Amino acid sequence: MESAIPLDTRKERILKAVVSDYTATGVPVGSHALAVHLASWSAATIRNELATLVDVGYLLQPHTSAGRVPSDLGYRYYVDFLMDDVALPGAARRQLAPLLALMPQDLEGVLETAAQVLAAAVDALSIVTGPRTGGAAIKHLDLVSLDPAHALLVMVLEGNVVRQHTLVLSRESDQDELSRLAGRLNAELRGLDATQVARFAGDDPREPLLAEIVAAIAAFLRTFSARQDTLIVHDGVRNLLHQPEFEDVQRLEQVLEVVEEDRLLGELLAAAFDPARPVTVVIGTETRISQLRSCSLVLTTYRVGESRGGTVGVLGPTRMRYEQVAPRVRFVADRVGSAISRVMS
Amino acid sequence: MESAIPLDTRKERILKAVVSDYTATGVPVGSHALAVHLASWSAATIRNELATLVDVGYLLQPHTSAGRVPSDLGYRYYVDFLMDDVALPGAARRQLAPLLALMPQDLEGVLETAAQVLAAAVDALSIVTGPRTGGAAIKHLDLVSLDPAHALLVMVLEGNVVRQHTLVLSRESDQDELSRLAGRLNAELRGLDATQVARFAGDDPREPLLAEIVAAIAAFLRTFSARQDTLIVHDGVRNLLHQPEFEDVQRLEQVLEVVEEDRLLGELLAAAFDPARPVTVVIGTETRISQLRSCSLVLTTYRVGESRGGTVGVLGPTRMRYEQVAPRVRFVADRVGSAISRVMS
DNA sequence: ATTTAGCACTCAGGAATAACGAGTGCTAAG
DNA sequence: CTTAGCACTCGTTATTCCTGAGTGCTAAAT
Repeated sequence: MESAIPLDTRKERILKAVVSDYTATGVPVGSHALAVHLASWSAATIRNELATLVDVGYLLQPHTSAGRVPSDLGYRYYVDFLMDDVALPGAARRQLAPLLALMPQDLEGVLETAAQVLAAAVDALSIVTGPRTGGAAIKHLDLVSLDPAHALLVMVLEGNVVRQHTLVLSRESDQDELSRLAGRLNAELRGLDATQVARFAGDDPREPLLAEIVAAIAAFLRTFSARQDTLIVHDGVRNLLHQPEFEDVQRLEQVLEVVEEDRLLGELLAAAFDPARPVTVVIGTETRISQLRSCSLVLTTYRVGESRGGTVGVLGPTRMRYEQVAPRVRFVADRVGSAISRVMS
Repeated sequence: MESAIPLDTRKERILKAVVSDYTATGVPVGSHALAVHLASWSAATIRNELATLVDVGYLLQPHTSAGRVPSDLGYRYYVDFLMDDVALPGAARRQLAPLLALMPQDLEGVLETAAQVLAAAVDALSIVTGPRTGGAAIKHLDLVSLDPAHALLVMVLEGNVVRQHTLVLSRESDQDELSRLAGRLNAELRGLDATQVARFAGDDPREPLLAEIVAAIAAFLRTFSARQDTLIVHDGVRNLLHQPEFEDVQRLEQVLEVVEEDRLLGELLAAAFDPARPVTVVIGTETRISQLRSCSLVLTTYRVGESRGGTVGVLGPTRMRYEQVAPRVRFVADRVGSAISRVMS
């Protein structure tokens, strides 16, 4: 991408017109259509330019007597140098904002709502990941007696995620004792994460019940934070179905192989994301995943307070309205960031 | 389904053979193939029987010179009277059990794992819902201070379902005060449901904060108990793609319109499920949803302890191996039930 | 009375062919 | 260097024809 072959102004205008026409219609665009569109040069002149654009690899010709189509490299040039980054138009903002305003109060809910709204807004598949946590910390906990031998451990974690876990008690206990223990644990464990809780464990051998509960909390936090990092939701598979590039079902199946496998998807996002740019665009084969060779990703991250949160992105065919998708992804990411900040505060 | 037209043994054997052949191959089955398969009657005899089976509506003929295909009614007859309910074969059990053995320790994780495993096992789309919460009576509650103006209300409901809700406080407060209020509310509200909590509200005008919280609890309980099972996960969209009935992308798009809309999906499951049977099979138009007219559902519920939990189901084309899908759905449902019992107790 | 062989008929699907037209590359004139 | 003109290419679509699996019906066999 660094070694992009530079183009003169006319070639740039033509390339831009090809991209814009093709993303709009999905049909290879010919010299005549461009001549009308640009209204500056004749079809013949444009044909000459098109030929050289094919030579340098920015355009492709599906077959000898067809129009031209941008190559991955062509899209790359467009995204890097030609695309006007327009701000999100007011109309779109007015459409999105209310949907994102009434976010649920829990993490999963925020991610799912965001994914839904974004998928609908860009008519493609959306992907939203949870904030990368540096280990889930305990914010508050409570113990509820179920019967003398069992207690329910309720934990409020960083992010206002509430989780419960049933404890089998090694000796009988009642609500009064549990409440007392809960009070003590609240004082001791507040703000600690899995490893810190584990270190704290087994301090006081005279209180085996307490040690037992602490151990359970530590174990729970460990598995929880492992899962939290992989929290990843997607939505809008149906939107891909009416794109002509997925008329062939095989293509879509390959894409879903990646998307429905959360692990793969997570690796992809991690590998693809370039923190240097506000919005990262990964085009076609740049994904380095053969199943996605005809897809592009538009990615960004949201921030939770000071620190980096998770990823918000869109996956669609390479023939995508990048200049429209990018600001929408940014907008949703911002709202996700502030919604999660609110939830996690 | 009650008014099913009864068939003599020969017609039954033929219908069964048609279903079995067709579900296996996906190709309309002709009299000759059946003659070889059954080896009891000639093709001509079978042709006569096929004609009457078409007349009574159990079979369809795609066009005059094609073989026969089961109609929704035909599948219904097959499922109700002809299907051998084989237990899950040992091989399949050995394949599924280990995947379901190492379940995550949280509710969402269990549902997602189950959906993944089931989708792969039946090569179709799987749907799993969270446990339906019975009475929405309060068992225990807690208040966590987020900042002076906001508090997190954590409620343990009947059935040990834990829910949280963020409160905006009309005046500033801190954790000490909130803990005191929580203690008081615990004593007062234990065992009360939405209407009882509402009746209790506004008792003490000298404690506006308390009244406010009680009102919030009442409101929450109301919407909570009204709300259907909100937690719905599905997996295996990719499995539908290689079914020939979804070669036409339009079909799939219609199905996903329903499946990706959790609300619709929840209503569908609620409406379709017949608690009288261990496994409910809903075939084609029986779903009463036009988008699913060429799909079938195989549903069952799992139990959490004593009470009914949520639904586990499979959605696939009507041409489905019902006799294989049903035991797999049951098996997964059982494991989900015990996994959730372990998580929630 | 039921079952079966035989046979003419139907009709979707595939292969072969033809016409179409959008778009090209090249050439020669402006 | 640009542009009009023109012969040519080749994918797409429509048309036709053929094939064969499968049928319904009839008449003979059981």
